[in-house]
Amino acid sequence: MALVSQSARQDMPSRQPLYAQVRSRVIAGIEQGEWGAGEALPSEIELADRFGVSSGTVRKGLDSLVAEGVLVRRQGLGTFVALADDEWGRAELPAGARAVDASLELLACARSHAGEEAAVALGLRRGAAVLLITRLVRVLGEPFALIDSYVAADRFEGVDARRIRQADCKLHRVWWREFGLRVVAGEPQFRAVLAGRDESRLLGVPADGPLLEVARLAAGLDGQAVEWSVLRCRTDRYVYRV
Amino acid sequence: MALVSQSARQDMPSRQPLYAQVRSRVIAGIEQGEWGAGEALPSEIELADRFGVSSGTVRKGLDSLVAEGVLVRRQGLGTFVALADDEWGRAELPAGARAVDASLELLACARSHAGEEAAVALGLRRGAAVLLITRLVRVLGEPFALIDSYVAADRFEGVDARRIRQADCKLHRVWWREFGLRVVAGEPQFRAVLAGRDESRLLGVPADGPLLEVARLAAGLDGQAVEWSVLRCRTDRYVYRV
DNA sequence: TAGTGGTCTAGACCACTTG
DNA sequence: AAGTGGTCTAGACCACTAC
Repeated sequence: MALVSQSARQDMPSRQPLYAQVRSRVIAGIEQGEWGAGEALPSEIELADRFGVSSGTVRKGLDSLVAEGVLVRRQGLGTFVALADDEWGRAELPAGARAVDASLELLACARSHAGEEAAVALGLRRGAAVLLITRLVRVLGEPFALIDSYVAADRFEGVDARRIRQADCKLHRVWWREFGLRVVAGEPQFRAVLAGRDESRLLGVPADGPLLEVARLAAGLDGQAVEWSVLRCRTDRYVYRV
Repeated sequence: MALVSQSARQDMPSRQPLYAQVRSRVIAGIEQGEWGAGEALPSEIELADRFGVSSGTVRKGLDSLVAEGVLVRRQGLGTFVALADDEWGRAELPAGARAVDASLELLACARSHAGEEAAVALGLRRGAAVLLITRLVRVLGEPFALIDSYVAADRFEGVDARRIRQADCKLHRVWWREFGLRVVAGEPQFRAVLAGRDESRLLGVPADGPLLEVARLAAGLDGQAVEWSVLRCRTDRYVYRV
């Protein structure tokens, strides 16, 4: 099926450019499982043909998804759906660390109530039922960060510790595998805080030592808020880079 | 003068794409003062004509400079050289603050010796002569951050407190006005640190309170390292966003 | 109305990868 | 050799701004 024709588009007051429609259709294809993680999309020429636009327009439509890390282009080979593993990876690690050196451990997964920040970020009312998932990040076996993640409880029924561990404690894998939801991380916000008792114990830093707090909202590719996460990490041995 | 011709480019083993050459020539034009801050570039069609490439290639060449904030496009009007004021602005302010609410105060400008980090970042040997410029950022009159900036001393002869104050304490203005050097900020690195005595006093936070440290390297548009800056800010009332 | 950027086309050729 | 993405062209028309 071709995209909206030129003449039809004239009538729509708030039409999207064709390349934005290409983007949307590719996203839809990914979320509906037409192309799985690591799989190749049809060639740009074939997509152009399928969508009824020129190849240049397809290219421009894919550009933004490549920039977001959803797609990966390999010259001479094709365009591939990025592996979900790469998606958060860097955000959870200090500068220079390799993903292979890191491990995630699930500490808790329980129902809770949305605090001020989480409620605002997720578009819920204050005190709404949320799922609070706490994980510990280790780098080369050494504790590096704690991550508190909040999602709306009613949207992710059935998520429990077992399912999270099945996905190697990678939440974006859970959202994708079980709910067909591809998310990308939004702009991080930074704070410096002091380590509390629990953080001190779990991260192996002195109480009242400085911790870097990185909070970010993960949204679906269509922009809907999905997951609010707050990471607290030590930066005495590592530097954090976005 | 046209860019390198197709046939000539064949012979060059490591040739750049035409759009990259367009970018370079526009940068050169800006740095040589052909188009000043706030001024309009020639239209894309005229640039295409002047550079001997198609308008699509000019457009692609300008895209990256627009993305970096060096140029600003206004539909129906033209493409303009961004005002230098916008360049760092956001990096020095907490989330939500408007540039108009902020003020910069010069605390010190003195010769010093490059520490480990600054030397590596600037590509100098350890202990090399540098200029250390310390400034205080206020938001709505209230102290928010301290910025230590390091530049190679021999490269910026004649920079002193007077000249910096003349540029409203904005260093990128100094580099541009007096040295024809346009810089863009690189990727920030984050740390959490504890406030020392001076920082505590100047920022009005408790000693041993948490501070967010944001270090970044500013480079010329051609990629050469220019300025290494380390910002330490309080995040008790503000959140920092990149 | 004239000039600008924004979008889009229908090709071309090149660089790269795999068989 | 065949197929892919990467670059580039020479136009076209639209949306917006200013005069």
